[in-house]
Amino acid sequence: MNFVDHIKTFFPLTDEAAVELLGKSRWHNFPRHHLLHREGEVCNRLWFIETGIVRWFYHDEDGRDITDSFASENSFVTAFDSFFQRKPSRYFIEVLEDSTVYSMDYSDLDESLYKFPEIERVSRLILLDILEQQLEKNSALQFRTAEQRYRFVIEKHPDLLQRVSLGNIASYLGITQETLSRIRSKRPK
Amino acid sequence: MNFVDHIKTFFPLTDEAAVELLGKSRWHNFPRHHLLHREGEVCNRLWFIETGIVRWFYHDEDGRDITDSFASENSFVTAFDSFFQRKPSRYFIEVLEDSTVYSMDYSDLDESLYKFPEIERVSRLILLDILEQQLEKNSALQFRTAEQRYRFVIEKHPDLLQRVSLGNIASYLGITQETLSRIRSKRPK
DNA sequence: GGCTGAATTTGACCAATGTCAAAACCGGCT
DNA sequence: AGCCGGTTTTGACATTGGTCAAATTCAGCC
Repeated sequence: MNFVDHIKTFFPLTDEAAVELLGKSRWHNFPRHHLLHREGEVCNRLWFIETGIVRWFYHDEDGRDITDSFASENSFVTAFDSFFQRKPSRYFIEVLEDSTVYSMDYSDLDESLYKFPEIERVSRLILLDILEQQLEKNSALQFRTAEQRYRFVIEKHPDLLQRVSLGNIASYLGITQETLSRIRSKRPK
Repeated sequence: MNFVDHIKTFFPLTDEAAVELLGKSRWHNFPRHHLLHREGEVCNRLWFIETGIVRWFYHDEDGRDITDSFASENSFVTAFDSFFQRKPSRYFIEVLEDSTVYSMDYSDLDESLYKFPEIERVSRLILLDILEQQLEKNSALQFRTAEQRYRFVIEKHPDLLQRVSLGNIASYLGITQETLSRIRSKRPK
């Protein structure tokens, strides 16, 4: 599904706006391990994942690679700490499977936001959705044991277990790979 | 400072939009401990804190009171999991000091969003700001020791230490009050 | 200026989880 | 089939931070 069709599933986009957006976007095919974005750079692209999965990660003070979150089919992806505010990002964005994505440049999107108030509105809705996921993740980690965190993944993001390495999932949950492994061996499956 | 003046510090609001927003807002004075919003209800108000400080909290499965975050002067406050999506919230919002706030009803804001694209744009900017705070908090907690978490507060939100009980801060950081107390006694101040 | 309840600190103990190192497993490639 | 690198598991051990209970401090109030 392309991103305009996806938007239409939750917002009645006019044809003019749809044409505007499609005209300014491009389609890409990226291999596993490709980096969509690097730490320290201002992110100039907004992506939409048609097929595949990506992760945001950053390097903490001790140089550890820490996964912040994942996104897959029908998600908008960018460095949210960078793209809109035009400042360097702390995040990397990595493609974890061979993926097909649409992209749009910041300047093109910015233009469209001015031309079409409805696009502004769609952006707000998308941001809200992302904010809510962050809130949910926050409460899944805060004050939770390793096992409770793991159950969060099983319940809310079971597909991750099939598609992403356990090392990445452990880091996403803020626990070590070893701890995750031990939890999994206790309650099989 | 009222919220229109605050918006003008980062966005050139037209006079028409300013009049629209002010006309639809009300001013309140709330005492310490007052609840702006309760879990389970659909949140119908957006607030703006002129003076004072509030906290979001929720009850987890074990009934513990867990602080998600704080907001003080010049912040927009609402149940972000509820207000825009019109569904019941998991959060309470509590006033922690006698506070003065502006409020606006959902239906009024919604109307204004349709009438003034620039208000839509301002909303997006505000949401971005909130999203970024959440991202920052996430990485301050994920994989961090209790002491590193405490330093996050000292560095990024030092005013909290003066204004909020240590119990609330500990819960915000995902550690127990006892642990926080021990950390503070080690490195005095 | 002591009384009361809330907030904070302290102590003893212990369970959960991290660390480091070594093994086992797995998938792709030759 | 056998090898290689990367991933996952397992083991032994150290440490952090949680729990529960009691002591202390503090603030507001009569």
